[in-house]
Amino acid sequence: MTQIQPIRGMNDVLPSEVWRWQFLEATVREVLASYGFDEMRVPVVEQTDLFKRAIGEYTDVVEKEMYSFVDQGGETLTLRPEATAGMVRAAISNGMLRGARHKLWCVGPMFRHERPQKGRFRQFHQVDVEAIGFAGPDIDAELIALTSALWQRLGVTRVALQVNSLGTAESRRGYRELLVQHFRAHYERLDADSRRRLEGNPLRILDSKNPDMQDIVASAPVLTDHLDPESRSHFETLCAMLTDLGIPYRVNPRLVRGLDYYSRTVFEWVTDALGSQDAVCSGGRYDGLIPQLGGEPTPAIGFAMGVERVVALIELAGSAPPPRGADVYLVTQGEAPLRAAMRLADELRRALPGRRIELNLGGGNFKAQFRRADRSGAPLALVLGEDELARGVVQVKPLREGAPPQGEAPIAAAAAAVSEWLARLAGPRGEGS
RNA sequence: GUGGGCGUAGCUCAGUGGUAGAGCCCCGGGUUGUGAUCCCGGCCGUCGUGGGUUCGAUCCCCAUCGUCCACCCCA
Repeated sequence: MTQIQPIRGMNDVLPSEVWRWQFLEATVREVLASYGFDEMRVPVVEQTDLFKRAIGEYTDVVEKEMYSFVDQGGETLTLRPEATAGMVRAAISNGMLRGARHKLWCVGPMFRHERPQKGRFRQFHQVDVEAIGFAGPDIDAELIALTSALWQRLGVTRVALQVNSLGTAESRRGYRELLVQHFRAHYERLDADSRRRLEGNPLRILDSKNPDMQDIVASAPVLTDHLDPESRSHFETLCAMLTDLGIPYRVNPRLVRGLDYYSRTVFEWVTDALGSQDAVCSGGRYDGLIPQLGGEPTPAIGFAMGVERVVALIELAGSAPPPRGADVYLVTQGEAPLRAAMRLADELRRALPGRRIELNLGGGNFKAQFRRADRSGAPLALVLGEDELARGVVQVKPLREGAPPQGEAPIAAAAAAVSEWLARLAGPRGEGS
């Protein structure tokens, strides 16, 4: 029988690493709540047209990276490649606009059919945050402040903030023409990628990593010099607020996002610790998107954070509190003691909420059971054999170094005894609860 | 989609043109009932898959799949 293969680029998160995810999720939940954001849950599948209209027909994501299929009813559906489109669709579908303001977030899997590499997967996870109904720039600043607070709480340090303004759709159109003129003048020196982009998305040429292109790129007109006056003052206010908040940033005039819906403020947190996939969290304002999806015109801004990438940074920093092992491990021998230990374990779990009580299952001699007890991380083992059962007691054996010698407690008073022992063992090191 | 590296035990990896090893893990013993150290023993392999060269291939060649990294793009 040949084994079933996992899907390329779709990873299992094993117990040995899932605790870092839990640390991230718990921290995110707490920080977002402290800024007044509410969680919302939306489907992982939407009509394909939603993404085409939101992200843009001619983006890489839509052109070649979507997991699309026709369902049994004949509808063309797509596994979401990003979250904003679905969140906005949900706001519209549920009549949440009407001039109201919403601060929303969600977390979950996204899907893009790309070639996997370091920090890039076909199923990956994002924390997605959206502020709908705010024209900014105050909300822009608060959103960025929120991300900055997140890094602090997560213990992530190797990240740097870049900001830029794309202006309005109209002002960008004018700039785009200037840019095309500039690159056409140097057409023979453009590389193949850049020539292709000249038609589709000339702004992306500014992002080129090709060293031969750097002087052409450097001499190109700069987006921030061609902003409309309103976008300019919006951006200046944002920058001033970031300075007020003490958040270091760099204006990167070449920061262009890959999705069509952005306008004005865009930002990106990048890291030098993750190889070539350096974007850890990025987003921007999308004032034009909602009417495009059939909602009434409503300004909005959002960002997405790559969970796998941030988890990698958390691992590097060693900032997640390691998982706690067992508190108590019950060792038994013989059927009657096992059955008594089962009842005792249940009683301990009831009496000591939050404690991790493990009963040795699957037999094994004492040596094996103590080995398992040791590896469970428990500071305390309880031993219940024929002997003890007959006398109505359990042996209480501390397992960690420097511990007091083994003792004994009546089964009937085991919960109180365990509680006391655990407190005593934790005491000198100031641990426990 | 393009390019390069790598596929040998559950894990980390040695190795040779004559069909394979170590450490860890797991199990048992040394202590008829006391772990983490130590000692002894045991379990574990279609050498990724298919084809070719050869008397003989895990090793050489081709293809294929998987994986990693990079390009592209992005979180």
